[in-house]
Amino acid sequence: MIFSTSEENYIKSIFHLQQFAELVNTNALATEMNTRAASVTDMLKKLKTKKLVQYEKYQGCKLTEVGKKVALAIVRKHRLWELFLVDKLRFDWDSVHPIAEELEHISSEELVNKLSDFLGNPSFDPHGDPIPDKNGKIPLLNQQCLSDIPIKKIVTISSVSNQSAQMLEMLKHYHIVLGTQIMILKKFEFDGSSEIKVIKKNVCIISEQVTKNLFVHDIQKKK
Amino acid sequence: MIFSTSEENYIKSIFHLQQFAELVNTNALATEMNTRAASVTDMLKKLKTKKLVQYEKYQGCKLTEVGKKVALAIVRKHRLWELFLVDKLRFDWDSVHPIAEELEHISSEELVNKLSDFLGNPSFDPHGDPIPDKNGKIPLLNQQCLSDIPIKKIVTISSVSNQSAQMLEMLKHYHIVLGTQIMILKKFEFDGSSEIKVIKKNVCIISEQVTKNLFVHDIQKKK
DNA sequence: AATTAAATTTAGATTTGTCTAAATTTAATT
DNA sequence: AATTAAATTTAGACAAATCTAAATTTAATT
Repeated sequence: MIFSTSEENYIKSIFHLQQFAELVNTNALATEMNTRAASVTDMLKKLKTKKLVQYEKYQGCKLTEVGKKVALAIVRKHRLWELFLVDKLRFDWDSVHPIAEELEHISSEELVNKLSDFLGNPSFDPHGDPIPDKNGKIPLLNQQCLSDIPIKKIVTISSVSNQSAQMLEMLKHYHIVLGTQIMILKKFEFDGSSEIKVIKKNVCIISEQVTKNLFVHDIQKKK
Repeated sequence: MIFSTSEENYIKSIFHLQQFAELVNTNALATEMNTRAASVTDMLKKLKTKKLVQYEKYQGCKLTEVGKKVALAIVRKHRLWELFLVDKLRFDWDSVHPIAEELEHISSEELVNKLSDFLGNPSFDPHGDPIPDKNGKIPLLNQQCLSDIPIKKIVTISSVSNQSAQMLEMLKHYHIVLGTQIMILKKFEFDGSSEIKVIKKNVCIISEQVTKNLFVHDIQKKK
């Protein structure tokens, strides 16, 4: 079955929002997709007839099993393309998202699989996010939120949950990329901010908002 | 300026048909694009207001200078992606066209240029067609049509003008790919067909139609 | 030159995805 | 429980790209 770019974007957004709530409500989707609630309602009706979402008037929606498969296929494509752009074409990791948003809608399944082979069937993208395999299986990585890590412990950055351009730009400024090793020197009760040592490099102060969006794991990460 | 996929496809088709005639008429475009004459008329009006084509009612159309630049940019993308698919992802050269048709509409200019760098800024695609550079300049190759080549002369296949799936499949069957060296053993007056020796391999008979669509150059081709 | 045929355009309809504004339903608060 | 507020849906409109069928223009032929 083939889907329009628009349908795919809705599915992807619902998949994303389902991480935070069992049911995704119309307004949240409208905000996420930068559109109006009325448009969302229209699309949800359509996705329902295609059996991609469960949806009852006024009750919000969630993906069906089929919908989830479709979402995972799109996520897979997105992340593989991001990795390709960074590793092969030498893009900066903070600039590949919008291009991958286009590439992820190229339909050929053979293309995705050959791309994956070409990249060595990787498990994580340049932001540290896991890449679902052919069957939609997501590799696991035992990671913790930086805000839950005690001071003086060396950890490795493994993913960034808020991937806004602003956030990525800021991390870049502090020389914090995937795989970077850091240590919390001090936590300030006052505003939740933390003093961070970027191993072998600089020291910086980052806000609580940032620590909540950075995920880390113990020392060496294996891909 | 940004164009829709549909607009880009029209521009590309007009560019293609302009090789054969000064003015491209509506029906020819409709056939090429697999659509109806009425739809073509609608689009031509639109492309005219965008100054991409010159068009007068009932008189056919041709690309403006700007239109040509746009067309060359699309051709560049298409051919770079084809080369990527064949050289890097290991697709067969006769199966990449439909995928490149999708990839050519990805907009990022930076992407195209980095892709070109990654591929070593090549001048020819897997079908032997020249790849326009950043500025739309097309590399030349002094090639001749196979039907104009005398017998007993060894030449190298450099491009295929009719790239229908059927044609490509047939060439593949005879082990004729880009760079293949061949020699005409005999030409039959009766039907224009030719007996061909594929150097170091098989002998085969190909029709006049095929010889008219194969282009060759002397012995060794340099890329 | 008149007639016929072919090519092209117009007019009006359709589909997809979107929108605004009004109506309806659900949730929150007095 | 009644009222207000927030969320959601409906109704109707719009733009892009397409289509069919009818009208028009150009080209070809008698």
